[in-house]
Parts: sequence; C-alpha cells; structure tokens
Amino acid sequence: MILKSQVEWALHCCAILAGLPEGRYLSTKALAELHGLPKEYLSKALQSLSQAGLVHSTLGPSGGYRLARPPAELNFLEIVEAVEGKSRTFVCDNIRANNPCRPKGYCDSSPCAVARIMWEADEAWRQKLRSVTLADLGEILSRETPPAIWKDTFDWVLKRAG
Amino acid sequence: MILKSQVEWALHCCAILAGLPEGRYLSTKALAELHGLPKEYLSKALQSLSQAGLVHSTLGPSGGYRLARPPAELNFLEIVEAVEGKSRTFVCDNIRANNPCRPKGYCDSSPCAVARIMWEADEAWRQKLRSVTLADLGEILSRETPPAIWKDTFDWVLKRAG
DNA sequence: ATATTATGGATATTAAATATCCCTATATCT
DNA sequence: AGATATAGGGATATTTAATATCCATAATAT
Ligand code: SF4
Ligand code: SF4
Repeated sequence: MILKSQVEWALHCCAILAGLPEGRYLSTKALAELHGLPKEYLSKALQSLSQAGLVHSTLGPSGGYRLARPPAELNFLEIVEAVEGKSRTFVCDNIRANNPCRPKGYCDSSPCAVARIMWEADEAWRQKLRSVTLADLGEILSRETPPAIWKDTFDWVLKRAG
Repeated sequence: MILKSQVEWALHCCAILAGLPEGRYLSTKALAELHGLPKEYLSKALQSLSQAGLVHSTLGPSGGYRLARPPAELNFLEIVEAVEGKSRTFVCDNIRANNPCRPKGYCDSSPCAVARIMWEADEAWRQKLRSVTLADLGEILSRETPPAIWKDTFDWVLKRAG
C-alpha cells in the first residue's frame, strides 16, 4: 500500500506555489523542469488540484497555476486527497456475510468492529495531515534550506512566473 | 492506496483463532470455508502470519494454526504489517534533488519536511493500530454479535478444530 | 495571426494485487 | 507400513491499478 508518486509531486508543487507573489502564475512546464518530472504526467496531478479547487489556473502564454487560497488555509490532507482520492485505505468486503452459521438474508445493521477499528486508524492519519498547513511547511523549509539555494530557487521561479 | 484484501482476511482469521481453546488448531480449509475465501490464496496470508511469528502451525491431519500468543498480547498493527509489509505509505523519490538551483553533488543531510510530515501521519496510523489488541476486538465482537450466531460459529469452529 | 498554455480523452506501458497449480515434507490415523 | 490431510513454498497465470505519453481543443497573451 503505497501512495502515488503524484502525491509527492503535488505537495512539492504546492510548496513552490505558496512562495509565489500574489497574482503570479507558474506553468506546468516550469514546475516539471524544477522537479525533474515528466511534464505530461505531472499535468494530470495539477489538474486534480485544479478540479479540487485548491489551485486556480489561467490559459495562454504566461498562464499556469497559483494557489486558490492563502497557504495558511490549505492543509496537507486536501492536497493528498485531491490526487489520491478520498476513499479509505481499508475496504470491507464483508466476508463475515459468508459465514455459513448466519441465517440466510441476515443483514448486519452496522459495519463490524474490524472495519471500524481500521477506519479509526485511517482517521488518525487524516487528522495528522489536516493539522499541517502549507504555511507550516513553508516555515520549516525556509528554516532548513540553505539560504543560497532558497534564494536561487526563488529567483529561478520568479523568472518563469507569468 | 488500498490495503490488500488479505489484511481483512488475516484480521478475521485471527479473531477466530483468538476464540480457539488452548492447544487446538484450525486449518486453512476451515478458515477459508468459514469466510467464503479462496483456500489457496488465503493460505498465503496465513503463511505470512506464521513467518511473522504471530501464529503457530502444525502439519498433518488435525493440523492448522493457532495464535502464538494470548490475544491480549497481539495487536492489529502486527497483523496488518505481517501481510501488508512494514514499509511506509509515503515513499520519497527525492525529487528536490533534481532542482537545477542546487549545486551539483549537494547532498541533503536529512529527509525533507514533506517526507517527515507524511511519515508522522503514517506513525499516527500505526500508533492507533498498535493500541488495539485481539482481546479488545473479541470483547467488542462478543458484545455486538447476536448470541445465537456467536454460539453457532463457535460450535462450527470447534467441530473442525484439530 | 501566432505562440503558449490548461484541459480532457485515448491509449500504451509497467508494476502490483489476486488467484491457481503443483510439489515436498510432516504429522495423524488405521 | 500405508493412506490421508496438512503447511510451506515455488512457479505461473490473470486481473487491476499506477505510470506515462500522445493528441485534439479552447482560451489567452503578445
Ligand atoms: S467483519 Fe467487518 S471487516 Fe470483516 S468482513 Fe465483516 S464488515 Fe468487513
Ligand atoms: S523534498 Fe522531501 S518529499 Fe520532496 S523529494 Fe525531497 S525528500 Fe522527497
């Protein structure tokens, strides 16, 4: 059970977009080049973000993406779910229904304990992701990234931002 | 990102084994029949449990599996990891290393913030699963399952236990 | 007008999950 | 001793999901 690589891509792209000045856009091409990713495929991830309403897009030359909201109001869970989907990691195939000791047509009113416990674990995972915003990430990154690289990257991005 | 169906199978099988009297064994055949599962494939899941040391097996007629430890000392995480593996759900492909603004040969000393945050969420998931034992599950199931079904299933299992 | 971009559909490629089959060693029963 | 039932493990097929590319279209800036 491994998350799609698009999750990592989306998170990094959002981290970059979070540093973009108000009103500027950054294209798929620039984001793909910056991260060394296949442009066409990365495009699908960005489209997922767009469909989820997390980023805003614009067409034409100097077009691209920007965040739809301030970084402090965009959390990890939203980004992860946008590309990975909202479905739970544990799917219940209801195998207990096959138990030959159960009367025919017997219908369990509620999901069984196994499923509920697994879903609670899922929820703990979600809760952690919900608690971290892009603003939090930006604060950590700016603290940990060597200033020279940080500045070079910022300049590189600005030069290509529409 | 969805867990293997073998996870559900393993959890249910362990729940049944937890109700088995001391020293008795239950075969793959019986467990497959009880849950309506493909015997050969379920066998792989049970072998994973065996390799992880969670269950003990014995050969020959009247052979099968029993828990290697008391239900109170066997938690969900151990069972899930036995069949699903211990690897984290977020794999870091280190795409930031492709950043053209980074000096050639520059090596990040530690995993970046994105990966660390995702791994913390994984750990929250694990911690929840670690906190629930088979004894906890048995207590819930015995409370929620209609007594008639509970007893029929117990009898059905005992009749087939070696 | 021309160039550049996001979007979405179609399709190919690769990897993983699911499932079955068969052989071997071991234990139980008669 | 011999027949039978079992776990274990290797090989392999089948199905599904992830990864990746390609192309046509509409919108936008210069
Ligand atoms: S007991 Fe729970 S987890 Fe198991 S099959 Fe039924 S609903 Fe699914
Ligand atoms: S920044 Fe973190 S998550 Fe992103 S590529 Fe680097 S290590 Fe992986």
